[in-house]
Order: sequence, then C-alpha cells, then structure tokens
Amino acid sequence: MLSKKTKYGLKALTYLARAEGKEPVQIAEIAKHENISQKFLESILLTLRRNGFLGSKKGKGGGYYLIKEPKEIHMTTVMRVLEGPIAMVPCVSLNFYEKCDDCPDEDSCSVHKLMLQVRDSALEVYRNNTLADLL
Amino acid sequence: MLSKKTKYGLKALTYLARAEGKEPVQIAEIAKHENISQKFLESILLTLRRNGFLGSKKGKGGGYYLIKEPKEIHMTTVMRVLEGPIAMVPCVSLNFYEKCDDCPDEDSCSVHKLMLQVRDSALEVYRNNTLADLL
DNA sequence: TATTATCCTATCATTTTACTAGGGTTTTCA
DNA sequence: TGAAAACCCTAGTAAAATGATAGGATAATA
Repeated sequence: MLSKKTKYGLKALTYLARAEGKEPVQIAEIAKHENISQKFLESILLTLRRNGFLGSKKGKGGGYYLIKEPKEIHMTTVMRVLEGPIAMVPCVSLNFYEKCDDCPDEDSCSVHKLMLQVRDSALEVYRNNTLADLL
Repeated sequence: MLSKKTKYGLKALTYLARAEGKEPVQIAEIAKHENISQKFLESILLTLRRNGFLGSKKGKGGGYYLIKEPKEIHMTTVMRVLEGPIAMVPCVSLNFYEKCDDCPDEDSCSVHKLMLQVRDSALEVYRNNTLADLL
C-alpha cells in the first residue's frame, strides 16, 4: 500500500506545480485544498525541501515553491524519497540492496525471479513520468 | 514491501511444485528447507488450502500437495490471496475498489493517474507468470 | 491405541504508520 | 521596533499491521 505520506507528498507537489510562477504557497492553503492534516503535511514538505524538491520562504507572505521545472521532477526520485525502495524485496533493490537472511541462492529463488520483473515494470512507469505528466 | 507471509507462501508453493507427483510434503520439511518458522508457515499453508491452491492429508504420511498444475496457478490470484490488492491505492483497485475520503475527483487526481499505471504494469507481470514460470 | 501430522483459535511482541504537541526561529510589515 | 505570520524541528503517541508463538483438537495411519 502507498503510504499517506507519499500520497500527500505527491498531491502537494502537484498543487505547487499548478501554482508555479506565482508567490510561495502556504502549508495551510495546501492542507485545506487537499484535505490533509496540516501538521503532518508540514513534516512532509520539510523532507521534500531537504531533498531538493522544494524551496521555502519564512515569515509573512512565505511558503513553499518548486525549485525545479515539473518536467525535471522524476517520479523515481520522488518515490524513493517519500516511499522508500521501489523494489518489494531488498534483494532486488537497485538503491537499497540487501541480501535475504533465509535465501541461500538468489538465482534459484522464485520470489527473486518474480519481484525482479515487478521492480522493472514499476521502474519503467516511474521513469516515464515526471510531475509535469501528472498535471 | 512484500510481506513475509507472501514471500514464504510463494516459496512453499515453489517447493511443492518441485516435489510434484510425489507423496504429500510435510510442513516441517518445507519449513526446514526454506528457513521458515514452522508455526507461521502452518498458518500460511492453511490459507492456501482454503483458497483452493493446496490439498492436504492428515496423519502419518500426510502433508500438503498442489491440487492444480503449476502452469494453472497464476500469480495474480496468488498475490491477491496472500498479499491482498495489487493496486497501491484502493481507488485504482479492480477487486478491492474504494473511493478516497479526501479526493473529490479521481479523474483530476495525480496520484490516481500514476497509480493506475503502476497497477497495470504490475498486473501485466503477474498475468504473465504462473508458478511453472518461477521454477 | 499410540503416533503422526494437520487443523484451529487466541494471544503477543515488535514495528510501522499517521498524526499531534509544543515550542523555536526567521521574516515581514504596520 | 515589535507583533504577527509562517516555516523549522524534535519528540511523543495511539492505532494498526506484521510476524510469530502457544496450546490443544481432530483425523489418519500402522
């Protein structure tokens, strides 16, 4: 299941992309429009800022804004930051690889075989989508 | 993340497929070979039996066995039984559809748009794989 | 009838998730 | 200059899911 964190993060990014070129957008405004708990959204926007997706401005008239063009924001990176590994098992993860404790041989493991395909198909989707594609 | 339940279930099915044609296989044997907690595996095999994948025999010489040919066991059904919905959000689920509380309009929802593609790509993989393909 | 092995329910510890609390800090603007 | 606006940051917490265990009931076999 997609976590709410990721879901809300994607919605916030979309909202900001639609408001692009204008003034910074306040957390409260996004939270209200997208029906998200404001405090929770605050923490999500914070991680998006720390990971280079958003800029922010403090004080009155402040808020958040995209620091890249929507077409430069790839879903692979968004998903990895918000949701974590794209692979469903660590032993097929490109960026978070880990060997299974139990499994002695990956090559003969049926789970490995299947999840490799699932990972590749998900990656293809994420690679083919930027924020601009979701507007 | 793939749950251990699904992972172990897949491994058990694979094990049984490789032992096909022979006598029923005992839980203990599968648990040992695949490094799975026996009691946990017991409950998994039980749900696989209840969902029509396995047959069982009690008493001495008993155990579990496949009741279909490996090539008749599709990953879509296995995944749905063990892991639940294939979709990452209920609003794009074919078999477990649910409307989102927050989202007023699915057609304009960026999350919906993206997750629809992810679901389709995962489905394609699962549809193209039977248990026989994983051996 | 003793042994083997599945069947079944309940419980439990751990982890993750989704969220809340409660301030601190910076900027703006009257 | 000072009050209000808005982001910054850490910590905590309730609920749910997960992974596993306990303990016996039932059925088949020899």
